[in-house]
Amino acid sequence: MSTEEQTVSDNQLRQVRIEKLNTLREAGMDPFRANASQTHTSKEAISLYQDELPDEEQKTVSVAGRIVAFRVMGKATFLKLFDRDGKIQCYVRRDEIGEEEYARFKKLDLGDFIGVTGSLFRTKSEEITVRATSYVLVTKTLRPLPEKWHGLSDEDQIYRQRYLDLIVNEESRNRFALRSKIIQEIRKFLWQRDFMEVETPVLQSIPGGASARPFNTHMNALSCDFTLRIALELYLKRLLVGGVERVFELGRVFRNEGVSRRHNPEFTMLEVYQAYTDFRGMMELVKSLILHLCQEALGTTTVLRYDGTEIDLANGWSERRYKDLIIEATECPDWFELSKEEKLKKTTEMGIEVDPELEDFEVTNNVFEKRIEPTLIQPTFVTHLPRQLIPLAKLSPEDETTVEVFELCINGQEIAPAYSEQNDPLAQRKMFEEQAGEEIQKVDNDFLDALEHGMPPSGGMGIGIDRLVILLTGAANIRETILFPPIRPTEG
RNA sequence: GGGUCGUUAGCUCAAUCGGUAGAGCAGUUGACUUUUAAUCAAUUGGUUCGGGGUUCGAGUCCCCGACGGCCUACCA
Repeated sequence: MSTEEQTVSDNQLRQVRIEKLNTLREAGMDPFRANASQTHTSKEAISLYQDELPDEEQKTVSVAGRIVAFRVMGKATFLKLFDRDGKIQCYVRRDEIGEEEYARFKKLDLGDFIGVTGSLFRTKSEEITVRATSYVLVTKTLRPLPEKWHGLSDEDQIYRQRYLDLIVNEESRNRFALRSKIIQEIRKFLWQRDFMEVETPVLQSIPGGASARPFNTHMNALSCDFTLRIALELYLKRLLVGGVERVFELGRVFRNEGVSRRHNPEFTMLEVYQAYTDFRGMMELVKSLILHLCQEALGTTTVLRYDGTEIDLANGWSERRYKDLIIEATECPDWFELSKEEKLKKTTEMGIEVDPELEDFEVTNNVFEKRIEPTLIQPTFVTHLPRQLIPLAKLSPEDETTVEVFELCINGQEIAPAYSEQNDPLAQRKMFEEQAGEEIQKVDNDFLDALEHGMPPSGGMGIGIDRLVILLTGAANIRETILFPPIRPTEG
């Protein structure tokens, strides 16, 4: 037992509870029982109450949970139990459970887990309550709960001790329940459309499908270095080659880059690939998917941003070309005829800082990321992006400087990119080699070999699940959607 | 990485110009058999994030460090 790091006061609170625990043991009781009876959850129990029946004929239930409120009023006590469905009030009277039991009962602490058996009734103030005929201590707690009214607000502690946040902050609890529901409904939606869910390697020797710095690790058995995957794309496309015509993976990817309100080094990605369709097919798919989530998980098609702005996910959709957006934002109709130097001059005039070493198309993309993306609050498909930005997509037949892709932007951030996937192995190889020339990046020859065996024409799409959850839950921050975000370890 | 703000009791927060570290909740003791942040009375609890400095005197001023928030940078 390590007590040395705790303060004196903390130890006192803890010591009192340890003494209570010892007293129970001496009386022959187990303060950490192996099981408890829970015939109904709080919500189920409350729904069983029947207004037309007198108290004597109401149902008997056994509920179990953590004590989150405890009001002793002499010979009777009201308490609130907290379980997975919510809270339920219980009423315990000395004359109903016995004098000796009641004396022990009064020594319970906030935070302890108990089971209560009794029948339902409605109190004077109309709250449906379990009138205890018996109770049992299930698990004794040694540490106090955070303050009952203000809860827990220290952000550091919320992340380090998320369990406390979940106990006392209902908003947080609901957000994670909704995240779970969203993921469940994504699977349902894709299963209904005959997609197969797969799992591909997290440990990869050549991280591909995106351009990001990877995390490095080492595999002893093969005695070689691996990286954690930065995208799912290249393995899922191998499956298209293998005849899996509809495939998706929902999994964690890792990028060894900055942390911000919108970025977390490990995040959850959905990638979907469908043969015999293109990016237009993906447009229909992603729109239907988001509407499905609205209906099945949210129960509404309008969501509120943390700042109160309304987003209309049913009727707000539009489609814009990348070039048109750039020309509008720069108020410069001949933007794409300008030299790089002229573009740099313009961006400086617009107050956008751009590294002059960047390529021409990157300067333009800075305008997109800094001046356009943040303004795309309502769902917008941005199409016809420059080919250099996306090496894994097919060229647009009508304008070969652009590719057949969209980036779906909602809430001022990119939610889902989708492509008509490049399946010309020679064009793909050329693109990779050009890239590898510029950056220190290895060409995934194994993937190119696969393409040479033939990949059917396909549409592919990716969704950053964490950002989708930010959108649908109105969270202010990506960390509000991640149960245990990375934090610096405390010393010792 | 840079800028900036912050760290006081288990939790939420005060503390005037540099002058005795406080409140509410939780805990402890007592009263109370329909309470709702129960109420009433009494009471315990502090390395003021750590280290150094200035000063008769530092939670408060200065320096260094740790941790965190926000902004920013990096990031297909």
